[in-house]
Amino acid sequence: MATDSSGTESKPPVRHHDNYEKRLSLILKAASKIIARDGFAGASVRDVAAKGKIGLSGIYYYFESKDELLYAIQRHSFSTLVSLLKERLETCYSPEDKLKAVIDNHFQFFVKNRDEFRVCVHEMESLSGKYYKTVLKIRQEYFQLVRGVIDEVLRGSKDETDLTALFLFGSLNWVYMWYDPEKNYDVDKLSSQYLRVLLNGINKSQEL
Amino acid sequence: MATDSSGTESKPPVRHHDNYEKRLSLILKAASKIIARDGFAGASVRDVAAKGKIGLSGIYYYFESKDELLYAIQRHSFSTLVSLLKERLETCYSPEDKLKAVIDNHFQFFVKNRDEFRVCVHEMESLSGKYYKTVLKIRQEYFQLVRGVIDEVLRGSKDETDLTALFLFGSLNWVYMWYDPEKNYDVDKLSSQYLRVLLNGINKSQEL
DNA sequence: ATATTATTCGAACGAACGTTCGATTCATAG
DNA sequence: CTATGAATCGAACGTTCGTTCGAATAATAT
Repeated sequence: MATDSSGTESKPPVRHHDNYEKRLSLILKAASKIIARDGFAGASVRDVAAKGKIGLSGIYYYFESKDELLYAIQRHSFSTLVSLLKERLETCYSPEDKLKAVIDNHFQFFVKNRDEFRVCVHEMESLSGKYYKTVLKIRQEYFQLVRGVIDEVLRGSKDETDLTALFLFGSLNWVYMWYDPEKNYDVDKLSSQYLRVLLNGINKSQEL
Repeated sequence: MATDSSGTESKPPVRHHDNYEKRLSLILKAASKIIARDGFAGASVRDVAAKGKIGLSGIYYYFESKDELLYAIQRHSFSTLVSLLKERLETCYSPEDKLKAVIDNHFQFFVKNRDEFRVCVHEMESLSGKYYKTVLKIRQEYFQLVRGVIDEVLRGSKDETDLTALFLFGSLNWVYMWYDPEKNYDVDKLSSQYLRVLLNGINKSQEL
């Protein structure tokens, strides 16, 4: 990750032009859109290039392969998700508040980054090798974070905490299959309702 | 779908050999395995053919295209899921019993048809046109069936019922991402626990 | 046994894919 | 202004893809 660490060979330092970063994130945005629409295997680098207003071979100046493109999207998105959650959790005290922060954070990230979210959830297993392992680590960090919060609320057995966490992730991640931005859901209301169901079950949902 | 209905041209009646059906379902089984592993876009007809112990072109004697292969898997699986649920619901009386039947049925179908389940959930949007519409109808029938049951339990607003149904589907469908057959979960226990969480929430899960 | 037709196969097609490469353009440093 | 290297491009490579087709095989009916 370091731009210039000593290897066996001294590499010439790379001085990027001013809009290198903008181009890069433009390509990432385009790739997210295309991959979200066609799936990773179904998406073509040519389509990504077209959407990103760059030539086909231009992509390979910024990324060494199609795989690295997916890797970059997932790594960046998951890292952001973890960072945002950590920040939020610091200002929470009760276990229930933390759980609400988890749900809020997840939903909000989804709403603000629909394509990236979809690519992260739907293409979890499209990577392999080094790329897969690196992303898996971040995903696991996120899972453990959420698992810890659930454990605080639940204080049950390990198995129960695990299962509850998996149920939670299921509901949260499934959202991209039915959420319609046209209908303009209130995200706060969405996560509040979900928190209530999770805490009190649907039998009590009439109250309040 | 009819083998011999009057069209503009009279078609010669097709008399299949004895193991036509067995071959067909063997190919479907093979296709489910390959598509579950590689995704629909990533799966090659050649791999399906190899897994199904048939030549590449042999596939096209049974199916007219790769799309129809996916269509056949989804149509058959969703139809089965709906039929099984309908059967079960007939022997249930209380709303809670019905809800348990829904969850049980879904989990059990998953455990007994892992590849097909995955293909149904993960490749929902890989079809288009006529194929997509037909499968969508069955899916919607299933959704309405489940929605009705939830409504009986919940007796809340339309929005609340819809959201709860979507949460439910999320958790249920996500299972293929974490279920490990080696660990030999007790499916009954799984669905019981899920029913309890759904009904009473995690705050009460200590009891019982 | 022979005719019929359901079934299988090998070989090939054009299209689309990911990736590479040398030339070219552009921005920046001196 | 000139030189340097970052950035872009067009064209092509070799592979793999879904699908087709005519010939070969296997099963059934007469």
